[in-house]
Amino acid sequence: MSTTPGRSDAGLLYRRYLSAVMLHGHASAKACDLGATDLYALNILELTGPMTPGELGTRTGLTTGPTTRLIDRLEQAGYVRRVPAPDDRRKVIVEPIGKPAELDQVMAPARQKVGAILAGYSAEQLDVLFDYFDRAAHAYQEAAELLRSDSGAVCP
Amino acid sequence: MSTTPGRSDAGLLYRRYLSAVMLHGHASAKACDLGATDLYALNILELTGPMTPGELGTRTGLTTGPTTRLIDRLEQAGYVRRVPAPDDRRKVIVEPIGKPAELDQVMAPARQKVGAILAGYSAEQLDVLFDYFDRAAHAYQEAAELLRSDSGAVCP
DNA sequence: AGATTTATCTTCTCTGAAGAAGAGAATATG
DNA sequence: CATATTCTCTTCTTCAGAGAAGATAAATCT
Repeated sequence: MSTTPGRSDAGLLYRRYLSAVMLHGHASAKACDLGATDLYALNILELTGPMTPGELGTRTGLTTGPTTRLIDRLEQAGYVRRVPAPDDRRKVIVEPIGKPAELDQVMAPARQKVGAILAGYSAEQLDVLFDYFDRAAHAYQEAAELLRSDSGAVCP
Repeated sequence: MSTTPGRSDAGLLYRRYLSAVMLHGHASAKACDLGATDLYALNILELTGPMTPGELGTRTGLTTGPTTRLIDRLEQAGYVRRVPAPDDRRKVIVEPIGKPAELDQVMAPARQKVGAILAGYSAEQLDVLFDYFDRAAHAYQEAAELLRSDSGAVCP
Protein backbone atom coordinates (compact mmCIF):
# COMPACT_ATOMS: atom_id res chain seq x y z
CA MET A 1 0.00 0.00 0.00
CA SER A 2 2.53 2.56 1.14
CA THR A 3 5.40 1.42 -1.05
CA THR A 4 4.95 4.21 -3.53
CA PRO A 5 4.25 7.56 -1.93
CA GLY A 6 1.99 8.65 -4.79
CA ARG A 7 -0.22 5.62 -4.45
CA SER A 8 -1.51 6.12 -0.96
CA ASP A 9 -4.66 7.59 -2.47
CA ALA A 10 -4.95 4.95 -5.17
CA GLY A 11 -8.36 3.82 -3.99
CA LEU A 12 -9.64 7.37 -4.01
CA LEU A 13 -8.24 8.02 -7.44
CA TYR A 14 -9.78 4.86 -8.77
CA ARG A 15 -13.20 5.67 -7.36
CA ARG A 16 -13.03 9.13 -8.85
CA TYR A 17 -12.34 7.48 -12.16
CA LEU A 18 -15.34 5.16 -11.85
CA SER A 19 -17.52 8.10 -10.83
CA ALA A 20 -16.49 10.05 -13.88
CA VAL A 21 -17.25 7.10 -16.14
CA MET A 22 -20.72 6.72 -14.65
CA LEU A 23 -21.49 10.41 -14.81
CA HIS A 24 -20.53 10.48 -18.45
CA GLY A 25 -22.65 7.44 -19.21
CA HIS A 26 -25.65 9.10 -17.64
CA ALA A 27 -25.04 12.42 -19.34
CA SER A 28 -24.64 10.86 -22.78
CA ALA A 29 -27.89 8.93 -22.41
CA LYS A 30 -29.71 12.12 -21.53
CA ALA A 31 -28.14 13.90 -24.48
CA CYS A 32 -29.66 11.23 -26.73
CA ASP A 33 -33.10 11.68 -25.11
CA LEU A 34 -32.87 8.21 -23.69
CA GLY A 35 -32.97 6.77 -20.22
CA ALA A 36 -29.69 5.40 -18.91
CA THR A 37 -31.05 1.87 -19.07
CA ASP A 38 -32.21 2.28 -22.66
CA LEU A 39 -28.83 3.35 -23.93
CA TYR A 40 -27.21 0.67 -21.86
CA ALA A 41 -29.45 -2.00 -23.36
CA LEU A 42 -28.71 -0.71 -26.84
CA ASN A 43 -25.04 -0.94 -26.07
CA ILE A 44 -25.38 -4.53 -24.94
CA LEU A 45 -27.28 -5.45 -28.08
CA GLU A 46 -24.66 -3.91 -30.29
CA LEU A 47 -21.79 -5.54 -28.41
CA THR A 48 -23.29 -8.99 -28.04
CA GLY A 49 -25.65 -9.21 -30.99
CA PRO A 50 -29.32 -10.21 -31.17
CA MET A 51 -30.78 -11.97 -28.17
CA THR A 52 -34.10 -12.84 -26.58
CA PRO A 53 -35.92 -10.45 -24.23
CA GLY A 54 -35.20 -12.83 -21.39
CA GLU A 55 -31.47 -12.60 -21.90
CA LEU A 56 -31.60 -8.86 -22.35
CA GLY A 57 -33.50 -8.59 -19.10
CA THR A 58 -30.89 -10.65 -17.32
CA ARG A 59 -28.07 -8.55 -18.68
CA THR A 60 -29.67 -5.25 -17.82
CA GLY A 61 -30.76 -6.48 -14.41
CA LEU A 62 -34.46 -5.92 -15.14
CA THR A 63 -37.38 -8.22 -14.51
CA THR A 64 -39.50 -9.46 -17.38
CA GLY A 65 -42.20 -6.82 -17.23
CA PRO A 66 -39.97 -3.76 -17.52
CA THR A 67 -37.91 -5.59 -20.12
CA THR A 68 -40.89 -5.81 -22.46
CA ARG A 69 -41.53 -2.11 -22.10
CA LEU A 70 -37.86 -1.33 -22.56
CA ILE A 71 -37.96 -3.19 -25.88
CA ASP A 72 -41.20 -1.39 -26.74
CA ARG A 73 -39.48 1.95 -26.31
CA LEU A 74 -36.45 0.94 -28.32
CA GLU A 75 -38.62 -0.54 -31.06
CA GLN A 76 -40.80 2.54 -31.25
CA ALA A 77 -37.73 4.71 -31.54
CA GLY A 78 -36.58 2.53 -34.43
CA TYR A 79 -33.44 1.20 -32.77
CA VAL A 80 -34.38 -2.47 -32.51
CA ARG A 81 -36.72 -4.94 -34.19
CA ARG A 82 -38.58 -7.95 -32.86
CA VAL A 83 -38.16 -11.07 -34.96
CA PRO A 84 -39.78 -14.43 -34.21
CA ALA A 85 -37.23 -17.08 -33.33
CA PRO A 86 -37.04 -19.76 -36.04
CA ASP A 87 -36.53 -22.73 -33.75
CA ASP A 88 -38.87 -21.86 -30.90
CA ARG A 89 -42.07 -20.00 -31.59
CA ARG A 90 -42.40 -18.86 -27.99
CA LYS A 91 -39.22 -16.88 -28.27
CA VAL A 92 -38.59 -13.51 -29.80
CA ILE A 93 -35.26 -12.23 -31.02
CA VAL A 94 -34.43 -8.59 -30.44
CA GLU A 95 -32.20 -7.25 -33.19
CA PRO A 96 -30.42 -3.89 -33.16
CA ILE A 97 -31.17 -2.08 -36.39
CA GLY A 98 -30.03 1.43 -35.68
CA LYS A 99 -28.52 3.90 -33.29
CA PRO A 100 -29.54 7.33 -32.08
CA ALA A 101 -28.51 9.88 -34.67
CA GLU A 102 -26.82 12.01 -32.03
CA LEU A 103 -24.86 9.16 -30.53
CA ASP A 104 -21.65 9.60 -32.48
CA GLN A 105 -21.78 13.30 -31.89
CA VAL A 106 -22.45 12.80 -28.20
CA MET A 107 -19.64 10.33 -27.78
CA ALA A 108 -17.20 12.34 -29.84
CA PRO A 109 -15.71 14.46 -27.03
CA ALA A 110 -15.06 11.48 -24.80
CA ARG A 111 -13.65 9.40 -27.65
CA GLN A 112 -11.42 12.21 -28.73
CA LYS A 113 -10.13 12.90 -25.25
CA VAL A 114 -9.55 9.27 -24.37
CA GLY A 115 -7.99 8.67 -27.76
CA ALA A 116 -5.57 11.50 -27.13
CA ILE A 117 -4.65 10.04 -23.78
CA LEU A 118 -4.10 6.57 -25.19
CA ALA A 119 -2.04 7.99 -28.04
CA GLY A 120 0.53 9.11 -25.51
CA TYR A 121 1.40 5.58 -24.43
CA SER A 122 3.89 3.19 -25.92
CA ALA A 123 2.84 -0.13 -27.42
CA GLU A 124 3.92 -1.98 -24.28
CA GLN A 125 1.99 0.39 -22.08
CA LEU A 126 -1.10 -0.01 -24.22
CA ASP A 127 -0.76 -3.75 -23.87
CA VAL A 128 -0.88 -3.33 -20.11
CA LEU A 129 -3.91 -1.07 -20.28
CA PHE A 130 -5.96 -3.28 -22.57
CA ASP A 131 -4.97 -6.35 -20.65
CA TYR A 132 -6.43 -4.64 -17.61
CA PHE A 133 -9.59 -3.56 -19.43
CA ASP A 134 -10.21 -7.12 -20.52
CA ARG A 135 -9.67 -8.64 -17.10
CA ALA A 136 -11.55 -5.93 -15.24
CA ALA A 137 -14.53 -6.29 -17.55
CA HIS A 138 -14.84 -9.92 -16.61
CA ALA A 139 -14.31 -9.14 -12.95
CA TYR A 140 -17.07 -6.55 -12.85
CA GLN A 141 -19.41 -8.75 -14.79
CA GLU A 142 -18.91 -11.62 -12.37
CA ALA A 143 -19.25 -9.32 -9.37
CA ALA A 144 -22.51 -7.92 -10.76
CA GLU A 145 -23.91 -11.42 -11.31
CA LEU A 146 -22.94 -12.28 -7.77
CA LEU A 147 -24.82 -9.25 -6.45
CA ARG A 148 -27.90 -10.11 -8.41
CA SER A 149 -28.05 -13.65 -7.09
CA ASP A 150 -27.23 -12.59 -3.53
CA SER A 151 -29.95 -9.95 -3.41
CA GLY A 152 -31.19 -9.73 0.13
CA ALA A 153 -29.15 -12.65 1.34
CA VAL A 154 -26.25 -10.68 2.70
CA CYS A 155 -26.27 -12.33 6.11
CA PRO A 156 -24.59 -15.76 6.13
CA MET B 1 -5.10 1.52 -35.09
CA SER B 2 -4.07 -1.56 -37.02
CA THR B 3 -0.47 -1.63 -35.90
CA THR B 4 -0.98 -4.44 -33.43
CA PRO B 5 -3.09 -7.28 -34.77
CA GLY B 6 -4.59 -8.04 -31.38
CA ARG B 7 -5.86 -4.49 -31.01
CA SER B 8 -8.18 -4.35 -33.97
CA ASP B 9 -11.06 -4.88 -31.54
CA ALA B 10 -9.73 -2.44 -28.99
CA GLY B 11 -12.79 -0.24 -29.21
CA LEU B 12 -15.07 -3.19 -28.69
CA LEU B 13 -13.06 -4.42 -25.75
CA TYR B 14 -13.07 -1.00 -24.20
CA ARG B 15 -16.82 -0.62 -24.56
CA ARG B 16 -17.38 -4.00 -23.01
CA TYR B 17 -15.30 -2.83 -20.11
CA LEU B 18 -17.33 0.34 -19.67
CA SER B 19 -20.54 -1.68 -19.90
CA ALA B 20 -19.40 -4.00 -17.16
CA VAL B 21 -18.49 -1.07 -14.93
CA MET B 22 -21.91 0.48 -15.39
CA LEU B 23 -23.77 -2.77 -14.85
CA HIS B 24 -21.90 -3.30 -11.62
CA GLY B 25 -22.64 0.22 -10.46
CA HIS B 26 -26.32 -0.30 -11.03
CA ALA B 27 -26.36 -3.71 -9.40
CA SER B 28 -24.55 -2.53 -6.31
CA ALA B 29 -26.95 0.35 -5.83
CA LYS B 30 -29.88 -2.03 -5.99
CA ALA B 31 -28.18 -4.34 -3.52
CA CYS B 32 -28.03 -1.43 -1.05
CA ASP B 33 -31.74 -0.68 -1.56
CA LEU B 34 -30.82 2.62 -3.13
CA GLY B 35 -31.46 4.17 -6.49
CA ALA B 36 -28.48 4.41 -8.76
CA THR B 37 -28.51 8.19 -8.42
CA ASP B 38 -28.60 8.03 -4.63
CA LEU B 39 -25.53 5.86 -4.33
CA TYR B 40 -23.80 7.93 -6.94
CA ALA B 41 -24.51 11.14 -5.04
CA LEU B 42 -23.26 9.57 -1.84
CA ASN B 43 -20.11 8.59 -3.63
CA ILE B 44 -19.57 12.14 -4.87
CA LEU B 45 -20.07 13.52 -1.38
CA GLU B 46 -17.57 11.12 0.09
CA LEU B 47 -15.00 11.80 -2.61
CA THR B 48 -15.35 15.56 -2.79
CA GLY B 49 -16.52 16.46 0.66
CA PRO B 50 -19.44 18.61 1.83
CA MET B 51 -21.06 20.86 -0.76
CA THR B 52 -24.24 22.81 -1.40
CA PRO B 53 -27.35 21.22 -2.93
CA GLY B 54 -26.75 23.30 -6.03
CA GLU B 55 -23.33 21.85 -6.59
CA LEU B 56 -24.52 18.34 -5.85
CA GLY B 57 -27.27 18.80 -8.41
CA THR B 58 -24.78 19.96 -10.99
CA ARG B 59 -22.51 17.01 -10.35
CA THR B 60 -25.26 14.45 -10.51
CA GLY B 61 -26.84 16.09 -13.53
CA LEU B 62 -30.13 16.72 -11.73
CA THR B 63 -32.27 19.84 -11.64
CA THR B 64 -33.01 21.58 -8.38
CA GLY B 65 -36.30 19.86 -7.58
CA PRO B 66 -35.07 16.27 -7.70
CA THR B 67 -31.90 17.37 -5.92
CA THR B 68 -33.86 18.51 -2.90
CA ARG B 69 -35.72 15.22 -2.75
CA LEU B 70 -32.52 13.29 -3.31
CA ILE B 71 -31.03 14.99 -0.26
CA ASP B 72 -34.28 14.34 1.63
CA ARG B 73 -33.94 10.63 0.95
CA LEU B 74 -30.29 10.54 1.94
CA GLU B 75 -30.96 12.57 5.06
CA GLN B 76 -33.87 10.39 6.09
CA ALA B 77 -31.72 7.31 5.63
CA GLY B 78 -29.13 8.88 7.90
CA TYR B 79 -26.38 9.16 5.32
CA VAL B 80 -26.11 12.93 5.08
CA ARG B 81 -26.91 16.00 7.17
CA ARG B 82 -28.00 19.51 6.23
CA VAL B 83 -25.98 22.25 7.88
CA PRO B 84 -26.55 25.97 7.39
CA ALA B 85 -23.68 27.66 5.61
CA PRO B 86 -21.83 30.07 7.89
CA ASP B 87 -21.07 32.73 5.29
CA ASP B 88 -24.33 32.81 3.32
CA ARG B 89 -27.59 32.15 5.08
CA ARG B 90 -29.35 31.21 1.86
CA LYS B 91 -27.06 28.28 1.40
CA VAL B 92 -27.11 24.84 2.91
CA ILE B 93 -24.17 22.49 3.21
CA VAL B 94 -24.78 18.79 2.71
CA GLU B 95 -22.41 16.70 4.77
CA PRO B 96 -21.91 12.95 4.46
CA ILE B 97 -22.23 11.38 7.90
CA GLY B 98 -22.54 7.69 7.12
CA LYS B 99 -22.70 4.94 4.57
CA PRO B 100 -25.10 2.08 3.90
CA ALA B 101 -24.25 -0.79 6.19
CA GLU B 102 -24.20 -3.24 3.32
CA LEU B 103 -21.96 -1.13 1.15
CA ASP B 104 -18.67 -2.70 2.12
CA GLN B 105 -20.16 -6.13 1.79
CA VAL B 106 -21.65 -5.27 -1.58
CA MET B 107 -18.45 -3.83 -2.92
CA ALA B 108 -16.30 -6.62 -1.52
CA PRO B 109 -16.44 -9.00 -4.52
CA ALA B 110 -15.52 -6.29 -6.99
CA ARG B 111 -12.79 -4.91 -4.77
CA GLN B 112 -11.35 -8.33 -4.21
CA LYS B 113 -11.39 -9.25 -7.88
CA VAL B 114 -9.94 -5.96 -9.06
CA GLY B 115 -7.39 -6.07 -6.28
CA ALA B 116 -6.30 -9.50 -7.42
CA ILE B 117 -5.93 -8.26 -10.97
CA LEU B 118 -3.92 -5.23 -9.92
CA ALA B 119 -1.71 -7.38 -7.69
CA GLY B 120 -0.46 -9.16 -10.77
CA TYR B 121 1.18 -6.09 -12.22
CA SER B 122 4.63 -4.69 -11.60
CA ALA B 123 5.17 -1.29 -10.03
CA GLU B 124 5.89 0.27 -13.41
CA GLN B 125 2.76 -1.25 -14.89
CA LEU B 126 0.69 0.03 -12.00
CA ASP B 127 2.12 3.47 -12.62
CA VAL B 128 0.84 3.28 -16.18
CA LEU B 129 -2.59 2.13 -15.06
CA PHE B 130 -3.08 4.76 -12.39
CA ASP B 131 -1.73 7.42 -14.67
CA TYR B 132 -4.44 6.43 -17.08
CA PHE B 133 -7.13 6.36 -14.40
CA ASP B 134 -6.23 9.86 -13.37
CA ARG B 135 -6.21 11.30 -16.86
CA ALA B 136 -9.29 9.43 -18.01
CA ALA B 137 -11.23 10.61 -14.97
CA HIS B 138 -10.58 14.21 -15.95
CA ALA B 139 -11.39 13.48 -19.58
CA TYR B 140 -14.75 11.93 -18.78
CA GLN B 141 -15.61 14.67 -16.36
CA GLU B 142 -14.88 17.32 -18.95
CA ALA B 143 -16.78 15.42 -21.62
CA ALA B 144 -19.78 15.09 -19.31
CA GLU B 145 -19.76 18.80 -18.56
CA LEU B 146 -19.58 19.50 -22.26
CA LEU B 147 -22.63 17.32 -22.86
CA ARG B 148 -24.60 19.04 -20.16
CA SER B 149 -23.93 22.50 -21.56
CA ASP B 150 -24.50 21.41 -25.15
CA SER B 151 -27.84 19.79 -24.41
CA GLY B 152 -30.00 20.22 -27.46
CA ALA B 153 -27.54 22.39 -29.28
CA VAL B 154 -25.90 19.68 -31.30
CA CYS B 155 -26.22 21.47 -34.62
CA PRO B 156 -23.54 24.13 -35.15
C1' DA C 1 -51.50 -39.95 -28.98
C1' DG C 2 -53.37 -37.10 -25.28
C1' DA C 3 -52.72 -34.57 -21.03
C1' DT C 4 -49.78 -32.14 -17.92
C1' DT C 5 -45.94 -29.44 -16.81
C1' DT C 6 -42.56 -25.99 -18.00
C1' DA C 7 -40.85 -21.88 -20.30
C1' DT C 8 -41.27 -17.56 -22.68
C1' DC C 9 -43.29 -13.31 -23.53
C1' DT C 10 -46.86 -9.87 -22.71
C1' DT C 11 -50.37 -7.03 -20.06
C1' DC C 12 -51.89 -4.73 -15.99
C1' DT C 13 -51.51 -1.89 -11.81
C1' DC C 14 -48.82 0.50 -8.31
C1' DT C 15 -44.95 2.87 -6.40
C1' DG C 16 -41.14 5.96 -6.84
C1' DA C 17 -38.07 9.23 -9.10
C1' DA C 18 -37.15 13.06 -12.51
C1' DG C 19 -38.58 17.37 -14.98
C1' DA C 20 -40.89 22.05 -15.05
C1' DA C 21 -42.66 26.03 -12.96
C1' DG C 22 -43.23 29.00 -9.17
C1' DA C 23 -42.54 30.93 -4.27
C1' DG C 24 -39.85 32.59 -0.45
C1' DA C 25 -35.58 34.22 1.79
C1' DA C 26 -31.00 36.37 1.67
C1' DT C 27 -27.27 38.74 -0.62
C1' DA C 28 -25.23 41.98 -3.79
C1' DT C 29 -25.47 46.22 -6.44
C1' DG C 30 -26.81 50.72 -7.92
C1' DC D 1 -32.85 52.44 0.23
C1' DA D 2 -34.68 49.89 -3.80
C1' DT D 3 -33.92 46.57 -7.33
C1' DA D 4 -32.00 42.55 -9.28
C1' DT D 5 -29.81 38.20 -8.63
C1' DT D 6 -28.90 33.85 -6.32
C1' DC D 7 -30.15 29.82 -3.78
C1' DT D 8 -33.20 26.54 -1.90
C1' DC D 9 -37.61 24.48 -1.32
C1' DT D 10 -42.52 23.15 -2.79
C1' DT D 11 -46.04 21.37 -6.02
C1' DC D 12 -47.74 19.14 -10.08
C1' DT D 13 -47.19 16.16 -13.92
C1' DT D 14 -44.90 12.52 -16.57
C1' DC D 15 -42.27 8.41 -17.10
C1' DA D 16 -39.64 4.20 -15.76
C1' DG D 17 -39.35 -0.05 -12.86
C1' DA D 18 -41.31 -3.87 -9.68
C1' DG D 19 -44.50 -7.41 -9.19
C1' DA D 20 -48.52 -10.43 -10.12
C1' DA D 21 -51.39 -12.57 -13.44
C1' DG D 22 -52.49 -14.26 -18.11
C1' DA D 23 -51.66 -16.35 -22.90
C1' DT D 24 -49.23 -19.16 -26.13
C1' DA D 25 -45.90 -22.68 -27.45
C1' DA D 26 -42.77 -26.47 -26.41
C1' DA D 27 -41.32 -30.48 -23.72
C1' DT D 28 -42.39 -34.44 -20.91
C1' DC D 29 -44.95 -38.17 -19.04
C1' DT D 30 -48.41 -41.75 -18.98
